[in-house]
Amino acid sequence: MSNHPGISDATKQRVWELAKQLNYQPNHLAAALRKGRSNTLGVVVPHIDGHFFALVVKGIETIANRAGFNVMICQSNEDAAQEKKNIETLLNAQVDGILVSVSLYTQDFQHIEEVRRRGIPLVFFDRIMESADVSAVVLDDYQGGYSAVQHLIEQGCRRIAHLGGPQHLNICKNRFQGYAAALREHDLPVEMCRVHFSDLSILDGSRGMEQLLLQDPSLDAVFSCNDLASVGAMQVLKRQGRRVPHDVALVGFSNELFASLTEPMLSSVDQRGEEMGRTAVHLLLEMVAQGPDNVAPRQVLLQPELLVRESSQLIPSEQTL
Amino acid sequence: MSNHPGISDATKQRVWELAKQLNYQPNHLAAALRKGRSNTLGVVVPHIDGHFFALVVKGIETIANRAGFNVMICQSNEDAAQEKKNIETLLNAQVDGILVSVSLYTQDFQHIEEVRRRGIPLVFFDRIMESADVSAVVLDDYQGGYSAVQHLIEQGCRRIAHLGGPQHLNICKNRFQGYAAALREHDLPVEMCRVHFSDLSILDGSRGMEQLLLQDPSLDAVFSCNDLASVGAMQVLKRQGRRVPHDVALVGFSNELFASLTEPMLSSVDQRGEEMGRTAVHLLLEMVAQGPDNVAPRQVLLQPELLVRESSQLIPSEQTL
DNA sequence: GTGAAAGCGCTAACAA
DNA sequence: TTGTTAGCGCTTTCAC
Repeated sequence: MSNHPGISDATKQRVWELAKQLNYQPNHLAAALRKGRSNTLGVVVPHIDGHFFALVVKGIETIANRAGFNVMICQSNEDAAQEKKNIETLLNAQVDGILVSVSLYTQDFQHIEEVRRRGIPLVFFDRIMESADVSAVVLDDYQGGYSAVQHLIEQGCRRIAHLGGPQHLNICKNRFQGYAAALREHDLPVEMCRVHFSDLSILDGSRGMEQLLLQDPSLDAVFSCNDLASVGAMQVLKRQGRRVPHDVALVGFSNELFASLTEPMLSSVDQRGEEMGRTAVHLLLEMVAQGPDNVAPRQVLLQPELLVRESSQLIPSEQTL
Repeated sequence: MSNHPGISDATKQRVWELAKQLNYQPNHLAAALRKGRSNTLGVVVPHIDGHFFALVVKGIETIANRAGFNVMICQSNEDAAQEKKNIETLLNAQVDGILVSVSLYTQDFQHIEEVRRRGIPLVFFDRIMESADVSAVVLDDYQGGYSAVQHLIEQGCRRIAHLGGPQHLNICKNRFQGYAAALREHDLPVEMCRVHFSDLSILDGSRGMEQLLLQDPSLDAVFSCNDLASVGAMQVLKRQGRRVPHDVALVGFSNELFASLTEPMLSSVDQRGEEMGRTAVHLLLEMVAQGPDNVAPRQVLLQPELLVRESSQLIPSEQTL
């Protein structure tokens, strides 16, 4: 028995000593079986390359370990079928709760329903299943898009294009809507010839940029739904001899590590990865402790941070002056 | 009982149906307890941002899952104390085997000894504890350093500097030795004024570059132990008005994602991350299956691949012609 | 304050 | 081929 009130200190001492002597190693598996909980949390992410999800995972691990929970991480590799398998794996491992960020292509949510049917606590983060009764931690992507575009307008840009992602994904949809709202707010038209949707790889970014330039050669800025596509766009702009930011200003999203390594350095919206991870675990642990049905589903909205770098700096900032 | 030879198909069928009807969910925890194995593998990596370790983890997950094993990933964040904690966590979770890549600062290996004392199969990858009797999968870092420098020599460089990492780490030591060997092989002197050791962050790279230029303003190439430091070096070179590669050629190590995003694009040595992960799991699973004492420790050496990009291309390659 | 016993859900061994 | 049983190592309960 480890540390129970109502046991004399003398006996405790004796037990401790004997344990050390026999080199006793507690079997947590047996404890887990008996108590009906494994003290393990499962995480499903689209991938862990890229700065953002790595940060989220770091935040998750920190808090979970501190609370005495282990973490099992699975990557869906942006594949819906793999994501389903991951969920099964985690259920098999008898995890006490699951954190999910869905893949680009997840449209069917049966595997998610299965989790809830079994009564396993579940919290979404970043890329969520949009439904009233789930717990989730997300960035205010709408606000992120809005402030990025507002910033571009303040820099004097007027014909602002958008490289967008799959619109069934909450994050891409909201960023696009933030973009549109900012334009409207400043009495600028939202022209669909200035919007291009893709899966946002580097290649998608360059192709998208080429197409946008064909459709409107006069555009003076691009707000991209992620940094990868921004880089592709930047390459095309340079190739065509357009200066960034003077001819075309550029703002990305995610604040990847390489954003400060491009030339010019890429402005981007930071997604608060570590904080998102920490918050999501807190929500989940609460559900684990209280039982999933005793906690009302909650949505937490994190505020993004626009990081202005060279790719969108047209007017010297006050700080620089 | 699930799928045992020596049971009539009819009974199997009946059992299956009843199981479905009662919505039976096997408890793998109980099975693990009974069988004395958890079907879980533990992994300790320094971090998972950065392309290399993300690839390794991906390789590990793929093979492990295919073999019916779960994977628990822990990050040491390059901290020896955290690494020790990670190992304890994994032992507590009753993992069947452990994969480790040690942190930059790990000098004391007691936690590793504890693992072996308990008879838990253990395989190192990339950054290893150098000792005859452990299993490990590593890159041929010596060869990587050698071919990078040979390539620079072939491009006409003669005063080649080195940005090196902590020499107690096998990878850094071997890359440096490969560098030195290539120079010697071509009758070029190994001058310590052209070598700078650090922890290889971007900042370390820039500071190191500044110092190297002070010590020998005539140097015409740099081989860096990683890509991060290369980028720092590149920034300094540009700031000082030296053209890359014409004045100073540059080769990094790791083939990070951003290597093809810098300007000029950074030549780098690829570390075969995914293959390393896959190989390491194979070794580990073998030990798990046979028992750790029934398998002789084995070291696997993977061959690196030099990727020549703009930062070191002085003579047009045949392909380009 | 302490010891004994039951049982978490499964598998392996053995009896029928 | 099938049914029964013991026990993995722990926690919880209850009697002492």
